[in-house]
Amino acid sequence: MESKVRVRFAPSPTGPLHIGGVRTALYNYLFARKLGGDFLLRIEDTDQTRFVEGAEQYIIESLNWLGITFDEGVHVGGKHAPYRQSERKHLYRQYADMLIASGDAYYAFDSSEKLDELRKEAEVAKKNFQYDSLTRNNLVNSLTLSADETQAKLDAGEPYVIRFKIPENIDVELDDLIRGHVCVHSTSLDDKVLYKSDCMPTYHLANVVDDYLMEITHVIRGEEWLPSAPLHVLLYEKFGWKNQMPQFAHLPLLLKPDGNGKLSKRDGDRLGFPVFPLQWKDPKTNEISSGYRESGYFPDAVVNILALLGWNPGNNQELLSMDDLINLFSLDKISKAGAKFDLEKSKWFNHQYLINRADQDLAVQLLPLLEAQDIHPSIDKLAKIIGLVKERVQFVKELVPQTIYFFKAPESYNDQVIKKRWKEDTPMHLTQIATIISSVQPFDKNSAHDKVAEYIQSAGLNMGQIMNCLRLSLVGDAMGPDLFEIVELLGTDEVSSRINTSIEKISI
RNA sequence: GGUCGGUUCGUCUAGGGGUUAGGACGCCAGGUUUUCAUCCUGGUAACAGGGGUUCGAUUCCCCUACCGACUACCA
Repeated sequence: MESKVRVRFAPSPTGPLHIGGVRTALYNYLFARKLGGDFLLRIEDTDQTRFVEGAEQYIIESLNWLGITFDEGVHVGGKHAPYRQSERKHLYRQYADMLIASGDAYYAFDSSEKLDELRKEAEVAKKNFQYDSLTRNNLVNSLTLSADETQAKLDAGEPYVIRFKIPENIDVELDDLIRGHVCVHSTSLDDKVLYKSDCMPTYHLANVVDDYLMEITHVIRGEEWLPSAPLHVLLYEKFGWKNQMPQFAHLPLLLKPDGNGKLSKRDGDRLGFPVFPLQWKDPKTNEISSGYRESGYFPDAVVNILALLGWNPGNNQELLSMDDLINLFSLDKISKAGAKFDLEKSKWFNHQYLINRADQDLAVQLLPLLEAQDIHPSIDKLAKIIGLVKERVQFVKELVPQTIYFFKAPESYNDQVIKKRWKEDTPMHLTQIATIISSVQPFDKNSAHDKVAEYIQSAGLNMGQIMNCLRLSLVGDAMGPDLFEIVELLGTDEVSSRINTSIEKISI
């Protein structure tokens, strides 16, 4: 029987998760849900020097906001707990020792300073220093030292690392679910550190060990890991886990929209759009980076946008709910080339999600923004107004200027419109129209419209001319929904009052 | 520099030995609307270059160019 699919998202808590990481999490999630598998959240905090306070919580909150849920993980527990690598520290040493015992790893005593020096020298000579089969024989390690010498150093408490001994002269092959067959010759690989002098594993050891112990079947991660994938394949082999080795899928990168390189956390707000799901305040510098949530994006819109950056459903459908995505997801529809984020299109997506949201929901979100301006409408009335105007905005916050004139008379009038439409006899006609509107009892927007139109015609006026002036009086600008909808919501008294005010204030 | 990966409209992408190379966003034009927005119609715009293979290449192969990732006791 084919074993159950198990995938993981394994971020480092070194800061806020950026949208590239979010997309990796999303693809893992979709893959797991599609195949009825398990999805795990594992925190890879083996580098104590890069630990950032609050980052783990941020990651969990972000994914939670987006509706990406886990079956096991640091925040929900599970049969493979703990899910934080720092809490699994005691597990890793025995695996490093296994490799030493089999001759596939060795102790290395060279100081970081010494290695840096060698790297610099190589750089000057326009070469690349690598700790590998060529250089390890000239360095201080258990391969060049006698067993007694090595033991003496160990006993004396000298700092050391454990390095993987890359086999010489072989082809390392892997079949990536996205890239296809990839082959690397082992001489281009270096003897990576597996176990650090601070008694913590490096990514390579911890990742492979944990994926094995947690019975991970598919490793879906960013393309930046492709170069170290051969090392991981070798590790599975040397541990004797070849048959349990997960399948790899290396995702294309998310690129900076303005040119070169992969999108990074450092890009912050430089590009005019958030790179983080949630706003992030750096605990050290107090610097604030904007987030999609705070910028007014809907979580399902963000999921939709990200899902389509590097994947397509196989048809022309672009508006996809999480359920749609789960249904349609498959790894073979993932593209190989990196994708640039498109700000304009992401706004369009948000607009689509906004107009499909219920007016009541939008009213609840808009209410606090209006209350901040001392406007306190009922949710029902607000919802009705939103129904009239929502298709003209992309974000909830943009609804403020689109709805505020229903509650507050304009304080200024658009000069351009005045110049274009306001004539000497306009005040007289508007006064007449105010009277006509008031005379419609009980008020009915259709008959009000008919009567006003009748007046305009009989006075020999141009419809657009005078209606725009009326709009200017009521709204302050040449925008907004049907004028008689506005009149109905304002009430005839308010309409008369606004007309009078505009006549007083506008002079030509 | 080395290793690996990539390259279809400005952007996200579909396609794949014979297509008018399709869609979406954006942009432009027209229509609708008393205005703005929406909406509708139309338009703009792409197979990186050179060699093969083939009757035929954007599609397969090779080379070049360009882009990117990696090259830490970071992940």
